Amino acid sequence: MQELDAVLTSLVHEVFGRDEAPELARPDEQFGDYATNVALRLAKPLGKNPREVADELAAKLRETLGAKAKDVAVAGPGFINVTLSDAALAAHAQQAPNLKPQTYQGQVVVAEYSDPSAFKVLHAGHLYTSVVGDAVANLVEAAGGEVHRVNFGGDVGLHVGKTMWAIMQVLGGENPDKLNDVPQDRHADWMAECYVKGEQAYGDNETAKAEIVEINKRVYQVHAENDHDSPFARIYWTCWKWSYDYFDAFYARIGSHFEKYYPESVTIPVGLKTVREQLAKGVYQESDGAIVFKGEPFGLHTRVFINSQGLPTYEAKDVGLIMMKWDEYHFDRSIIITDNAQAQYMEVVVKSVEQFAPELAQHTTHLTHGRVKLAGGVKMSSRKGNIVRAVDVLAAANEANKKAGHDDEASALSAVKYAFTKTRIGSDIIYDPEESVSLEGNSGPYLQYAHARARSIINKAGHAGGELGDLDTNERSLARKISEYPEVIQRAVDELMPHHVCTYLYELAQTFNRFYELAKVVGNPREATRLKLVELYADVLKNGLSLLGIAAPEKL
RNA sequence: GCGCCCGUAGCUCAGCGGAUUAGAGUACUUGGCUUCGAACCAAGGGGUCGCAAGUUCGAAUCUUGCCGGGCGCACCA
Repeated sequence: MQELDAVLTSLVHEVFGRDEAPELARPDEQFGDYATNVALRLAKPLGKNPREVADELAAKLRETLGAKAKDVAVAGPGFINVTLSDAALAAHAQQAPNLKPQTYQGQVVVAEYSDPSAFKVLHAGHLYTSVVGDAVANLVEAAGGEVHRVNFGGDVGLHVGKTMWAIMQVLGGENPDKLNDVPQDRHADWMAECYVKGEQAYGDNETAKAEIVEINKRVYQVHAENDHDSPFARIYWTCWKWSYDYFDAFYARIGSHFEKYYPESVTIPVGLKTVREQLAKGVYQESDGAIVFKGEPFGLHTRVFINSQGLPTYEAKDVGLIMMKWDEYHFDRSIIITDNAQAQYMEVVVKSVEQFAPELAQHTTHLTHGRVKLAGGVKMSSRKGNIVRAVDVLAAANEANKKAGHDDEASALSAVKYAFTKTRIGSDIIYDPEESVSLEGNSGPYLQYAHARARSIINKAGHAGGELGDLDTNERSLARKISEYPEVIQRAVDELMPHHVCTYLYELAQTFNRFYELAKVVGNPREATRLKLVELYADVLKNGLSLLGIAAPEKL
């Protein structure tokens, strides 16, 4: 709570002459609404007994807060527990659903995530990173940021060479017209199968490998020469289009919206130019015919940015991307979300950029997450490349949902989104389809149900709730929990960690259920107050879920 | 070998700029619907917070060292 925070800060300054930022915590309900341990922190530098410090501060706090506090108590080794008056708590709760952090107010933020490779299949990780990325972007947006959601991806590179090689095997050479034989609804799968063939050939067959390397170079040439007419280029661009159509369809399906794609082919010229310029200035260096950045002086490792054939690696493409994002948005913050396998790689890239454009590097945040594993394992098909595809995860969710008697993709998708966002970003997650669609326990569908149930009470009442005033014990518990919402969002924004929202929403629902269990709303002598609480509760649920990209229908 | 991340209840996870009694979900046991949507609620069992030291009045949380797992370390993305 901002007000309490400010009061405490100034009291600490006034009474003890120290500029200590007091931390306000939400303690166990029995201890009060807020707790702070400043006294314990202050005791040592002041050379005083923590209880004494706490007593002194508590007395001042009591005096300052006046009627706003019902109780200011010192407990344990020197905690100060504050219990707000009902009126103060009520006021706080009433503005909770719409109170938003201002952290990114007036700032331009570029959020880059998902990053699929053209000519390849979307796997489970793309689904995960898209869901998490959306949630992070939503948080920043809620905190006032002007968010631009962008998507990077490899439409050139060895993987394209592999797919193109296999495509031409299947077409019997450079026969773009034969692509017409591939049915529209098979485009994506057909290319995925080609990639697997190319990948296998690259590993097993020296001749094929040499051909793929050659094809890879030709793809770069197609871009360099802006070739759209040669048979080879026509195959490439047709399949390129198929890939991006496939991505668009997928994002539409999961409700992700990107402002733009940055295919690597467009970042390459900028990347090459930048790296070469900075090679001249000594940021990058030549080594064995390649152009590298030596990370060792910074405690990092060396990476190749332009290989000895003169082709840009992922590193140079990423440098180009960073420069382009800066040119186009002049961002205050650039957030890049990827698998954590890229953590150290990205450190090197950003460190290299920091050498010639420190402000870009300083305004870049790399958020990394783990991998998705399916609970109980999945049957993998080598024909499909030994990976769990994004559609496989959605299919598993849909299947589990059907088994539970709910046959609609929207609810299955909500289940997946919640399951993906409810754990802290960083570690691998284990996705259990059945648990995710379950209406019991900490799941997306459960919260949707909780919301619908609250709306149903509101509908039954047929009128709006009144203003909150005095509160009985259960009402107070619910109001207290509702009042936490802005603090939770603030924390989620500060840490860029959407799981805090999930944890909170579930706790809130539990608090509500206790409230709901103990006394009726409609027809209760305290109906006006209770109904208002139901409204606030439903609004918080709806707003919180929307941050996670999950809809809150009125009815299920 | 070096570097990064991770190890909390049977399982899945919160808690981690130290602090009031380590929490949820799930699974298991029990009780509660003629009552606003019981998809819920109440109660119970279940934890050497990987191990060991250190810092501290106080450590799941900070430091160091082990052990275990994941990932990364030059021309892939």
